[in-house]
Amino acid sequence: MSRYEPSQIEADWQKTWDEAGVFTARRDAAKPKYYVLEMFPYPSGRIHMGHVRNYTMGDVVARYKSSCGFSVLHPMGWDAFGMPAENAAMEKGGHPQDWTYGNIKVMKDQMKPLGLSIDWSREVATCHPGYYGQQQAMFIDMMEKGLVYRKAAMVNWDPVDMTVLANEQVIDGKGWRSGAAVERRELTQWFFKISDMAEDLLEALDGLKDWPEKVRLMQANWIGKSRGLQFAFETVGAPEGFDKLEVYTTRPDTLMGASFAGISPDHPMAKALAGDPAVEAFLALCRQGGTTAEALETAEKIGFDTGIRVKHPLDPSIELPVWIANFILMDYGTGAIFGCPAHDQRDFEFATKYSLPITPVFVAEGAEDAALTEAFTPMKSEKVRYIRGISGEKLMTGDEGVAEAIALAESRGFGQGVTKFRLRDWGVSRQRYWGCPIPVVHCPTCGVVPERKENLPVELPYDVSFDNPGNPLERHPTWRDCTCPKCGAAAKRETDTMDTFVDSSWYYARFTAPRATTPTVAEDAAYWMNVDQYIGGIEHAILHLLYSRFFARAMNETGHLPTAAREPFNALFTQGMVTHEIYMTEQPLRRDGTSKRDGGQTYSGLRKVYHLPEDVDRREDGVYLKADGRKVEVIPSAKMSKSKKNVVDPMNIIAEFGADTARWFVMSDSPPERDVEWTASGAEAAHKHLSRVWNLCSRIGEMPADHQGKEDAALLKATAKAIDEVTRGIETFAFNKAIASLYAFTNTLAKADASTPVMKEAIRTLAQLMSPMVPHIAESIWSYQGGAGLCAQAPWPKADPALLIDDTVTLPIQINGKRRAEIVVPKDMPASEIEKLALADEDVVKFLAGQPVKKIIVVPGRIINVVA
RNA sequence: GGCCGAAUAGCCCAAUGGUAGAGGCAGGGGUCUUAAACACCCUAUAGUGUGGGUUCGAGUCCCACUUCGGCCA
Repeated sequence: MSRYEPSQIEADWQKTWDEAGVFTARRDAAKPKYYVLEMFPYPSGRIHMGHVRNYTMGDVVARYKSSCGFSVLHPMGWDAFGMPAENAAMEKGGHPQDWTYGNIKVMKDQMKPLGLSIDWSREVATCHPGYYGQQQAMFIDMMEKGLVYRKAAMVNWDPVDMTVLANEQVIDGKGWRSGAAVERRELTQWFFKISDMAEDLLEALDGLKDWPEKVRLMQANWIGKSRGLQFAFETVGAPEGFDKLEVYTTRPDTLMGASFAGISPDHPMAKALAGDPAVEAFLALCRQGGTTAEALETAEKIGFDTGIRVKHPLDPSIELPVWIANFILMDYGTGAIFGCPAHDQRDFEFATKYSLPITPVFVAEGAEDAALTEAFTPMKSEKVRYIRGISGEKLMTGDEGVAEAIALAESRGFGQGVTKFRLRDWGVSRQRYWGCPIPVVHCPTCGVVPERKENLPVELPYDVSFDNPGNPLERHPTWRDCTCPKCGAAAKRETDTMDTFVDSSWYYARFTAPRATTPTVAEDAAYWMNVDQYIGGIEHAILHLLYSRFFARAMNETGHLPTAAREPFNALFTQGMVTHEIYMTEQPLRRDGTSKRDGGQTYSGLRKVYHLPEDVDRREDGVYLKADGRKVEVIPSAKMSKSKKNVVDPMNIIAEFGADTARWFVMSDSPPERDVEWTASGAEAAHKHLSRVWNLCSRIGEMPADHQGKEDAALLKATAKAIDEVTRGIETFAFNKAIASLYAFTNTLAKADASTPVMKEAIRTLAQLMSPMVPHIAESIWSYQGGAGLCAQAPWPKADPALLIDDTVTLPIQINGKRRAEIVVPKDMPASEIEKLALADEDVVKFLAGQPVKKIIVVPGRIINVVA
């Protein structure tokens, strides 16, 4: 066996696997199936270490399950629509489609050398008409089932570029290109009725036993079920048709602390008042700023007193002013609230600003009624003393207070208890080009009509220009022109495209039949679904996973997925990030020659300069720049990012050490759910280890066939132990522990004096156990040591249970909890015998020094504790 | 502010309530070498963030606190 040359063997084995079609997924009724999926990448341009870690984890599982006799589906695709492609087109010219397909080619070429066991014949790209056409078909099916609707909603409007902006394009309230202050504007948009399924999406979380608790919790909080009271204020002096004002509150127990009523600027009553120039001016002011919750939250709270009054439901003699307030959202609850400044921080700030009364309803247990400097907002589960409760003075929890208030409102008939969800319907309209066109037609006579399925896909036109802002689909000379699918008259296409989260909400289902002329094929979906193991980043814990869960349900209701697949991911694993140290120097800001007003001094600030890991040298006393030897400040590890330059290009690592080294490193040390720090020394260590295994394989290969060793039994035991530990490590996603066992087994094997056949058997087993992590070197060792067929297709080794149990055990003896002695006993010696032996032990007798033994605890196979 | 998670040797990390060390990095010593690098062999080091509690026995369970990270406001 020659030297370890990864570049040589890796390319060769990849070719061999390819030609043998080892990773092609096949429906096989005789085998159990296993579907392992990693979150598919956005084709940004190049792969990074995070991809390597994510896909290696999936690959370990896929290869392991395949060895265990499963028919494995392990596909890969591209989340290929989205704004970066359009931004690139606007900034550098070119076309989003060319940019995207170019990136896909580069990234695929970079992924191939990793040796992943991916069935590339199932590759999909969401920007391909073959994919998004089926998505359009499902959209139409969902329209028929009432899961899709249109309504007016707010968008970020750039008044200079005259275009809609995505939330990410609003930076500090300004348009990212024009720099103009962003306004909120109402536009009719498409929505998925995810709120209809809120209850189901929440309750089904309990069944997701193999999901991280953390993710289930985040989803539950996002769905945000709450019990509250909905009631109507009687209004005084309101415009025609507004004699009632419906409000919703989760704290009806604080009703006696109400000091005003507030309505959203988008509330119908606010709009009805807009004839008044003062109101109109205020509403215009509210429209400034973006639509994100964060933007609304951080914006200064402003209000306008309408002069309208409402009567307090519990005491009609009290009249409260009605204010229009910018912090009230139209799409939560009824768009109207009652303000209780004493127990809501936003209301408190608002009341302070506009000098409205602040009346506490309850105080902390044992506290007195005193003026507040901020809102008092204890947990609802906490007991408080009500001083102005609806039933007078009382000590009880907030939850009890709320229940009491709802009961009272219902018995008096002025309101009713209502369950509401924080989860709002999913707005999917995007006024952009590079997305899946919404397949509907606007007909002057028939209105909004879905496109006929035989006319799908509604393809994106290629000849568009990005010279002007806005949606190129609107400006295209002919694309919008069509005929009404219903009446045949001239009509116009919808120009909105779908949110890219739609594309990624069903790709897992498409992989089961990626070339079908329907979204899915019943038999394939029935065989392959669900995804048995889904792996991806925690950053998708909420939106992507929630939307996917919704979509699986919607696809079930439209007949595209079986009922068993309504919850599409059986097990979820969220992996940590790959991090790296940051290297920084500080340099004086360049002088620009101009002097400052204050005395002609030039600005003497420092500017931070970051350096790539390959541009620095690590010496004993620190880190220095290779170029000029200056000392570099080392900032603790953080997620690899281009702006901090703490990135290591996987391609460089593969070129230097090979893919197996990169794979081995990202799986070792840190538990997979935690971040792993990439270090140059760690990567070298991984490579050295693989070389050692290679050399060990050579040595064993050159052993004389008739060599007789003395440690055959011990090596057989060690082999069984390694099989057991590695198997359990992989099964439980403890890849770091599996790798630690492999290090230990390698060390044992290297030192073992065993007979040639036993040594050969051991190294073949080592190769197999390593193969999920480092498949190429494993394959080389397997073939060199005469393994049958391909290592990738060999059945997973089984440990002989008899070899896992030792004949004798060493039991430590504790006296009063401190370890004092140990004895060696046969493994099945009864406890009573062990007790006798322990008490007779020389050291024990010495330590007891004649004290009487009060109690003796024998934990079989573990420990003996003598209490004196 | 609320919720969740983490804290073990210089560093990354192991340890079903039962001998704190499996493994890796760095460090020290040695073999090989004219010498060094490589390779190989051997190896020191912590009592588990702090303070309480439960237990025969706590890194592990409970309570409080500190620091760091994540999510939500």
